[in-house]
Amino acid sequence: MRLGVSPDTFPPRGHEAKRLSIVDAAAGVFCREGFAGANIDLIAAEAGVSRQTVYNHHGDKEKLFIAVVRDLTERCNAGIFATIATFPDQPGNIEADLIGFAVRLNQNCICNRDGKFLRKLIQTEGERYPELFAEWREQGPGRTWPALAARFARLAYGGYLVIEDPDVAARQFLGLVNAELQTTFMLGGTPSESEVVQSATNGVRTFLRAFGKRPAPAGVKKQATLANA
Amino acid sequence: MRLGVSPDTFPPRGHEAKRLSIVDAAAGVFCREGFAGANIDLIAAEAGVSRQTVYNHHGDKEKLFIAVVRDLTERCNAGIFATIATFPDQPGNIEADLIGFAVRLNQNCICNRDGKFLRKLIQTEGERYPELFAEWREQGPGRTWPALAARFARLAYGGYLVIEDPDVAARQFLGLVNAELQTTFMLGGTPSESEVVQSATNGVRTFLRAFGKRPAPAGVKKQATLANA
DNA sequence: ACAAATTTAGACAGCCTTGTCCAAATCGTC
DNA sequence: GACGATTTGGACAAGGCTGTCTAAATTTGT
Repeated sequence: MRLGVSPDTFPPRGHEAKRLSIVDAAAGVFCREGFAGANIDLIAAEAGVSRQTVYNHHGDKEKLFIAVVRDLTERCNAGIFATIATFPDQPGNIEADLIGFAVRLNQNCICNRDGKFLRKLIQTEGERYPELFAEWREQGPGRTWPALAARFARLAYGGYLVIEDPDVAARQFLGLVNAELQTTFMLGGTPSESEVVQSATNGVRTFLRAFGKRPAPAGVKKQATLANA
Repeated sequence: MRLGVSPDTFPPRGHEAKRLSIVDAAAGVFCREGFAGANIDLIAAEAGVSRQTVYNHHGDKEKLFIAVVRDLTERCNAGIFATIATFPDQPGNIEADLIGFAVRLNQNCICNRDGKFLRKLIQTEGERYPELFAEWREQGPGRTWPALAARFARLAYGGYLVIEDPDVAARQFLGLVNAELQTTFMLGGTPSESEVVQSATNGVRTFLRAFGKRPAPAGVKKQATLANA
């Protein structure tokens, strides 16, 4: 829709550019101050436009807020699907490949600007706009989680993992690779890259202890290969 | 301090009662509306007192907010420690016992009113009061996570689990048993009891696949006992 | 029942915010 | 260079909120 083809009856190119910069600035201010605390003058200033222009483009504060959430949802979803497309379907080294995937997911979708903002807006104002966030839920987790589960199912079918319920496994994968980042997320912080890698590494190792095929067929002491840390 | 002994020079009994009802009402309003959107008149109305009484007790809006967060932190911490005290140190049936513990933790500390409110306030306003929430971090996760890790270490020492790093295991335990509740939490909802049990059951099963001692000493097909769901 | 402390209701000033209006300035295009 | 659309800045009304003040009503302890 946004990336559609040449709407030739388009107003000046700067028009759309301003719309974008307003939505961007608004996202930041809504996140920092909350809906009630967000100040249109401040949004206009941060967007580098006049207050009147904000009203020209978006009508009122509530419509602007809705535009912000829709924009973020759209961008985040695109990012998540692009990242899921890099899922290792035929891993050479399943541990390393899953860790790489988890790190990409975190860095490109969860810890980046859009991801942080969308998450915070959902947490903060989710109850105020039930239908808007129901829409997010359908378009977001409702579509991305099954997509991820399908990838894990394929990995199981290929003999790389032993999984009964791919949906549960997918959710637990996310829970595990983010287990060490919860406190940072809570406070709105951005984990350092090494924290992300650390959490992903620990998470994937545990995930594979639960769902991975045992490397040694039989006889060998089972935990010995892992427990020598 | 609050639970100290007999402050005999205490004003009327209703004084402290009113203070409590104000803080309680304020917690609800701050959560629903955010700090900026919270209305002192509304808080007073919900607390069943006059606006002036709110100011008499707490000075101004910011002090009231701080009192709310401190109160919630204190109560939640108490609840978490009380629940950790029920950790199964010598489990008869480790799966059932850990599931029970996870359910208690969720119901008594995370899904209850105080837990929901504290979580939302931290997410919403954490960046606005760095020192206040740093305090929460020290008193909360900083104390409860190690306490939980110590219990898991004891379980490993007792031969019930195989764990290298108890801190990591504790965080992953929490991540796993809450894996299926994330979306609900995001939107501020309260999961039903069956959802909590379901998530805890799946989480504990996976946790034990990763860290549990294999039930059959040797020879038997390893996943067979678990994979027949 | 009395005295002290607390609570209440209402009014009030000061401030901030939203959303509108308008004339002048600017921009993009032909 | 000229024209039309867009943007700008400033003024403006209407409304909401915080925090203070006061005198009257109520509660509490003795």
